[in-house]
Amino acid sequence: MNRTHDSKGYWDSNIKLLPGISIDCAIFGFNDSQLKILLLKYKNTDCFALPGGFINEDENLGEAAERILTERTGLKNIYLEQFYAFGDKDRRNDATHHKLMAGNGIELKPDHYLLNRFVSIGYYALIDFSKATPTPDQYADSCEWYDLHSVPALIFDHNEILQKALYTLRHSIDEKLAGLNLLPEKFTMNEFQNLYETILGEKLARSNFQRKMLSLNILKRLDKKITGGAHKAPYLYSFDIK
Amino acid sequence: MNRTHDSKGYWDSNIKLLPGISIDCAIFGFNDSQLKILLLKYKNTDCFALPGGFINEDENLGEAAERILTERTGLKNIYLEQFYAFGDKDRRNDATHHKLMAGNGIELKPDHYLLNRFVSIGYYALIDFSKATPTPDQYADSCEWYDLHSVPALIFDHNEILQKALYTLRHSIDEKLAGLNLLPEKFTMNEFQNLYETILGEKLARSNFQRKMLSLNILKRLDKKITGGAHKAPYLYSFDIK
DNA sequence: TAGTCATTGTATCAATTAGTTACAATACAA
DNA sequence: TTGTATTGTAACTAATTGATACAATGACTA
Repeated sequence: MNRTHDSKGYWDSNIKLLPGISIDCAIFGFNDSQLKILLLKYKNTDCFALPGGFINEDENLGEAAERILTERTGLKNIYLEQFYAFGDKDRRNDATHHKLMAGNGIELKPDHYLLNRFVSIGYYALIDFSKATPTPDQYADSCEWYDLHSVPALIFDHNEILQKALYTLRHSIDEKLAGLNLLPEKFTMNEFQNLYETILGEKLARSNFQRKMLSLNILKRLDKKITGGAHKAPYLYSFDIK
Repeated sequence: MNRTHDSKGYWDSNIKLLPGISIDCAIFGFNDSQLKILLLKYKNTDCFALPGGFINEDENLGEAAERILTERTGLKNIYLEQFYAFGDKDRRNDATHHKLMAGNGIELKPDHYLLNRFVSIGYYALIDFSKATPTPDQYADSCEWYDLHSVPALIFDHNEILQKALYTLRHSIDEKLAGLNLLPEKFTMNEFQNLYETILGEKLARSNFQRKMLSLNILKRLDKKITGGAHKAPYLYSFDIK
């Protein structure tokens, strides 16, 4: 299947899209004590946005979210979780749409599909940004990770969507068992703690973190780390979940 | 504003509805150790459903939810909370729609608005069912409370929507401070505990519940209850929240 | 090669929270 | 007046969390 739409005639093609419903994805990336968010920058504009798109007539919402993420960023097999529907009547505006498409050489007619009111369903995910290299689609000239502490102004209500996604991520970190796919096969307790601290945006007491995690019986302790950084070599752990 | 739509010509009128998006409300009712759910029964059918409806072009999602609840059940000023968007492509079916409308003497043409695919945004609320008397709209011949333990089969995916709403309600009981509008002005600790037990569907230890609630500093203790049930008269409490 | 020192694993103690049991006070029923 | 079920609270225990201490480690340096 094509990663991007075949031509600029896409919007007028006979692929049927659900009217008035869109999906926006907040993809968080973790690595090395950094938490980032994946943003598209639309071609020939200064407009940043969460990767989003529209739903085909013959796919479920969740399927659409996966496809949209792949089409717009190249990322595949990412587990997405729905978190909220954004439906304020003035959450989008025509001027921005014209700007976005003009940058791509497309002029929108007044009755264009895009210019209708849309309710957007938000999905989020958390992945290792060092293992995933996103690539922009035909509408964007970049698709890159941005530090959460320096997120640029986003189009429409995307900053609000991002904040709600971040809130949901932080409050579901335990039950979602962050780390399963974010840490290397074998990792140290320190790396594990870094992950938590980075997501939560706060320091945790080392001793208590270790005790807590070991008490959950989700970790298998391996042999000592041989390769030396400075100082005492820590144990390596891997996940051990029934 | 009219509580119900003016005529059967509504669907063809010039009131503009958002295409493909609906709202369904799971209204939980509490009183006297009972937890119920509000259901509509469509006229001249055996079809039960959560009260739901469609969104006007000029209203926000949340506003639409409020209006829809009022139009379909007569209930006003209910605080609604969004909880999930249901978007499986086959979640509805044409046969049921024809049955629902036939019961109201309406024949749906094949291209009717209702027969399109819809994504439904779920909202829930929890109120005192003894203080709220719902009334059916023109499409329903009853709008009544059903015990959660004996919910009939509902149309489409409404049973699934109800289950997800119940799950959300139970997991947000503490932060939502259940009881604010569910208990009388003055209430006993026992009544308060009953509320919790009924919502959670499990027994709680009396002593611990009392200690926990008093430690939250949200209750003001009043004088003794004079009117006697049997045995020791309990204190009365009221909420005291800054 | 011995000493330094930051990091790691774990123990300890205090503080908080939760679960269990007990009991005196109450107020109606008989 | 006595019996009894309920209520408010205390007492005790167990479990969880927070804070601090310390010995073990192992690369580094001097």
